[in-house]
Amino acid sequence: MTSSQSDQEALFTRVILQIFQTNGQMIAWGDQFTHQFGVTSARWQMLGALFLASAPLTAPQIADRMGVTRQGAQKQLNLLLTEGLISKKPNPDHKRSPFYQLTETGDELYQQIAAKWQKHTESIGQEISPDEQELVLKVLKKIYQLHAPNLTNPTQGAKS
Amino acid sequence: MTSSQSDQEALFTRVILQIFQTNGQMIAWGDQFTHQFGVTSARWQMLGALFLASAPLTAPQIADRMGVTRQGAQKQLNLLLTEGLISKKPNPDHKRSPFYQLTETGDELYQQIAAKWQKHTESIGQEISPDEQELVLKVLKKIYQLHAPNLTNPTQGAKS
DNA sequence: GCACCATTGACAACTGGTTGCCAAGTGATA
DNA sequence: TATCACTTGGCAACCAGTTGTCAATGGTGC
Repeated sequence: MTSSQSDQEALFTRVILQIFQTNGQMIAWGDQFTHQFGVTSARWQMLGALFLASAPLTAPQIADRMGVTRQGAQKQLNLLLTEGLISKKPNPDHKRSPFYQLTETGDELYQQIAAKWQKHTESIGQEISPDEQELVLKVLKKIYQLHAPNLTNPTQGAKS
Repeated sequence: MTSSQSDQEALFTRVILQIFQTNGQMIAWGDQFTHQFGVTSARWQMLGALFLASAPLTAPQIADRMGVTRQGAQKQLNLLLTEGLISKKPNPDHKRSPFYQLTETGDELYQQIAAKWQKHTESIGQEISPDEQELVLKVLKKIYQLHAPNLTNPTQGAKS
């Protein structure tokens, strides 16, 4: 054990700080990327959630998919409504909680953005191999799970 | 080339979304982790920047190191001042821009947090290998660089 | 049918970040 | 020395998210 645990400490710390930095960079990049389409990163993600859904969704459902609170999702939904990119549709099962769906305008806009985004991802694919991407995905998921609030920390010895 | 580029697209998209998710998780975890010490994640990072600096720093210097704007850093610094965790020190070279340094209280607090953080990183080191961490670090840095605003996109042919 | 509890939307307050603007301090230069 | 550009702090406004509270809706059990 020549490599001490304090090396590990510095390494993992650097990984976390790099996640913060890259996250911030991607949000900034996304804001600029979507600016030409007249939306923000947050609205783009929201449109994506609706586009990819096979059926119209309620606000809490969208919030769940995006990993934000229902209030946070609602805020963006209300803004997208006023911008005419999405529309409400009555929910027969819940008078207070309508479905939301893309309007024709919203659908066209999202597809425009998606086309340009795909071009970008193709260029990234030439810089970072699928194997590397898969590994990053796996490790990030593990970090995520190791810090999930409802999970008993396995290192504290509470393995039942 | 059986694996088409649309596979790449989905893969990189998933990587980005996973960065967002893990980033959010780590901030939430950090807020809870630091709560017992009476600070937030943001203040903890700020204390760390001051602790690791060999000399006292001015607000813009701290902002640079943390990758935030000087106004953002200033906001936290002013709060840490009122909490007595840091103190101003006159800057002979700049009347308006004092140095900031940890108070004794701030230093003790940071070291307490650091000790507990190190325990945590050691436990993480048993779950994720150094090789994996190094690779994640490398790929995240690459993603960061590929989205740097001032950098000409290398995939557009500007490989010098 | 009514009481109770969970879900939902609206609203307010807060955190942590941003940008923009203004005034004061600093330094270079004509 | 006077001016001009840059840096810096302070303030306001904003974005995107959070929590908390309240009222209305929906479902369940008695």
